[in-house]
Amino acid sequence: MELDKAYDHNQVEDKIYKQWEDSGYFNPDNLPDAQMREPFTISLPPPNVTGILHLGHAFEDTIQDAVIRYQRMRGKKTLWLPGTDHAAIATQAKFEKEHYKKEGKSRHDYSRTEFFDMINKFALENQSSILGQLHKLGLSLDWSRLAFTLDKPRELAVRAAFKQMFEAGLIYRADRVVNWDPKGQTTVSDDEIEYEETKATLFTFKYSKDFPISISTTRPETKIGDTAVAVNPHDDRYKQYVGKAYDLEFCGVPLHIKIIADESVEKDFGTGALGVTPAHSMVDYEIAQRHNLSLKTVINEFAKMTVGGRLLEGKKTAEAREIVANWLRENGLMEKEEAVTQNLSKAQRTGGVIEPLPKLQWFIEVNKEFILPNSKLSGIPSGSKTTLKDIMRKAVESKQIAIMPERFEKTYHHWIENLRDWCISRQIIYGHQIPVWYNGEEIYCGIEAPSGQDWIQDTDTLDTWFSSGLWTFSTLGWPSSAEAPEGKPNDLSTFHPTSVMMPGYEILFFWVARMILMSGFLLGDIPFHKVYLHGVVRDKQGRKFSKSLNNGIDPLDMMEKYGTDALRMALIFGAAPGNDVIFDEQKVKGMKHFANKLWNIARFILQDIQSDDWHWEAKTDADKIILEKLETTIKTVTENLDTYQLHEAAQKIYQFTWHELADVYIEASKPQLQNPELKKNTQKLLLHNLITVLKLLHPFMPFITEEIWGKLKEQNLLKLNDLLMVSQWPK
RNA sequence: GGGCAAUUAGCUCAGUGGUAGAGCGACCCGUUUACACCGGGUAGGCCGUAGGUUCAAUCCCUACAUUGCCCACCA
Repeated sequence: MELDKAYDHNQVEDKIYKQWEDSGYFNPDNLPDAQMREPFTISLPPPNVTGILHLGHAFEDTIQDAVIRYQRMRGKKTLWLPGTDHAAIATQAKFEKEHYKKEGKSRHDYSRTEFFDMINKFALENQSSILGQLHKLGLSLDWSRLAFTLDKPRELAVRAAFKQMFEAGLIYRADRVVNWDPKGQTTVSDDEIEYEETKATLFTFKYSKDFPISISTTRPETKIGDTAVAVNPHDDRYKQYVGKAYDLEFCGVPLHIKIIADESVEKDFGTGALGVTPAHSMVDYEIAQRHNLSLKTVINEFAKMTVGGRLLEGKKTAEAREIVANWLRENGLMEKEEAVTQNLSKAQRTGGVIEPLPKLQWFIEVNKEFILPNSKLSGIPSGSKTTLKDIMRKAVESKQIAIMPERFEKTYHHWIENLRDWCISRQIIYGHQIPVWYNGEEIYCGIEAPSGQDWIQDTDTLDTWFSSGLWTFSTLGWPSSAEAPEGKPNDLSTFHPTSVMMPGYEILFFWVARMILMSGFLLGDIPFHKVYLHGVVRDKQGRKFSKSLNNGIDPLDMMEKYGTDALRMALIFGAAPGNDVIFDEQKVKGMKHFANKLWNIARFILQDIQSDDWHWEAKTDADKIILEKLETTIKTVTENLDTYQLHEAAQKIYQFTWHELADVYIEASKPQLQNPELKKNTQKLLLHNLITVLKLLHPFMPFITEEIWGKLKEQNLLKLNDLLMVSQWPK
C-alpha cells in the first residue's frame, strides 16, 4: 500500500470524526456488550454561550476526552455528556453591549419576552458555533444527550429544585444589604465580585463640633446614612459615651447617632471608632443587626444620593464625596486627609462598582438545619439533621469526594467556613424566572403557575449557578426519572453519581461546591466521586488570555495549521494537575512533527507485510529489549492514566514511540528484515509494537491513530474489525 | 492580614531519598528509499539562599528571599 510521505490532518480529521459518529459509540448504550459494562461518566463543564471557545476550553475538553477514551478502551460504559450554559448575567451583558453598539437600543426599549427572545437567539447562535468547535476537537461526546441549562428539561429541574428547597424552608425572601451592581442593574453574589486596588483618600473628621468622637472613612458621602458610632467595649477613651445618643446636623441633614460598643471594632485602627452605615456597608449591616439599628438608605440603584437637599440629592456618589469633604473642610471639622490604597469591589461581569444596598431578595440559607430523609452521604445518616454547609463540608472531609490536587481541599473548606447565605435572585431577564407567584398577600411556589387570573410571577431570575448546580443530574433525567418505576434502570440510576468532574480550579467555589450542595440536598448523594482541577492556559508572558489584552489564540487556527492531535498533545504535555500551562505555538509544531513521525513509523512497518497468524517471539537482543520497554511503557502509561497523571502518560508514550521504537528498534530491524530467518518474526513484532502504540496514544491523538488503524484494517492486519476507539486497552 | 503554590539547561516545564530529564532553541556532522515535519553528535544545570534530618538531599524538615494565585477587606 502507498501512503503519502507526510501526514495530512486536514484530509483525515472530518472523515474520522464522521466514522466515530456513525458508529454510534459515543452513546454508551450502543457500545458492544453495553449491558455488561461498568459505567463511567463525566459531565462536560458546559461552556458559556457568550462567545466562541478559547484555548482553555480546548485544554479542559482534551483532558476529559483522553480520560473518556481511555476508560472506553478499558471496557467501561462511558458517557460523556455535552451541554452549554446560558450564563445569565454574562450573556445578557454581552448581548446588551453589542446590541447597543449596533442599534443604539437598550433593554428598556423592549418588552420582557421580546428582549428574552433576542438574547436567546444570540445565545443559540453562539451555541451552534461552540458545538462545531467541540466536534473539531475530536471529542467523544454523546450528542444524543445534549443539554442546555436554559432548555425545557432543565427548567423543570430548576423549578422542582427551587420548590423542594422552598418547602424545606431553605429558600427565603428577605430585605437585606446585598451587593448591587449599578451598571448591570442587578444584585450579584459574593463570588461574582472582583477587587481592584485603587488610590483613595481616608478622611478623619467629626460629624459636628459638639460630637465627642472622630471617625475615619474613605466614603464620607455615605455618612449621611449613619445611625451609630461603634467603639470597642474595652476602649477606655470612649467608655463614658457608650449608650448616649446625639442629634446633630451633618452636611445639612439631621442625624441621630447612637454610641454603641461592639467587639468587632479595633481599638488601634484609625481613631478606634467606626461610623456605622447600616444600609451601605456589609460589615456595618451586620453590626446594625446585632444592635437593632434601623437602616437609613441614602443611595439608590443608580449610585446616586437620595437625600441631602439641593446640595447632594441626585448627585453621583463620587461627586457627593467631594461635596461632603468640602463641607467638612469649610466647617473646620476635617482633621486629617491621607492617601491610602484600598480594594474597590467591582462586578465581575460588568465592571460596575459594587454599591451595598438593602434590597428584597431571595436567599438560600446555608446554616439552617433540616432533615435529610434518604442519604447516601457518609457522616450524614438518613433521617438525620444537617445543614447545607454540613453537606458540603462532610462530602469532602469524609473523602467520599476526592479533590485533585489535594491541596485544594484546604481552600474548599476555608471557603465553606466563610460562606454566607447565597443570594440567588437577579434583576435581569435572561435566566430562569423564579417559580413564585403573588396574588396580593398570597405567595405560591410551584412547578407551574397556579390557576386563577390574578397571580403574577416574580420578575427576578435565578443566579446562573443555581441551574449549573443541578448539572450532573438535571442532564440525566432528574426529576422525572427520580419517579421512574423501581428497579428499572434509567440514566440517573446508571450514571449518577458521575465518576469525575474536571473543571478549572478557578471554578471550585462557583460551581463544584454548588453541585455538592444541590446534589446533597436533592438526591442525598454526591454528584461525583472525584474532582480533577486543571490549571489556566496562559500566553507566553504568563498572562491569561482575554479580550482586553487581545492575546487570544483561536484553537481552530491551531487545529487547521498543525492538526487537532498536535494541539491536543501539546496542551496535555507537561500539564500537571492544578498547574497552569504556558501555551507556546512551538510546542504544537513539535507535536505535529511527532504525528508525522508516527505516520512514517506506520509507513515503514506497513510496507511489504502480510498477515497469517499473530504469533511472534523474541529472537534477537533487540527483540527482547523492545518487548521489555514496551511492557514497562504499557504498565506506566496505564498507571499514570488510572491516577490522572495525563501529562506523565503522554510523555512516556511519546518517549517510547520516538526514541525506543523508531530510533532504536526500527533501525535494528532493518538488517533483521534482510535475514530470511528473522524477517517474518520481525515484521510481526513491528506490527505488534505499532498496534500497541496506536492504542496507548489514542486517548491523546485520536485522529491519526484511528486513521492508521484503518490502514491496518484494510490490509487485514487486525484480529477484530472494529474501530480503534472501542478496541481493548493493551495489557 | 490569612492561606496556597512556584523557584531545575537559553526558553517552557516534567521528575526522583542514591551518577540530573523532555520539548523547543543553539552548535557540528550527515541527503543510508519510513520520516529533512529526519538521523547522529556536542555544548549548556553546585535543581532560589541558609541551616537541619540522613550513610546519602534537587527531593524530607525549618527559616529566609523572590514571583504568582486565592481568601479576607481596617472603617
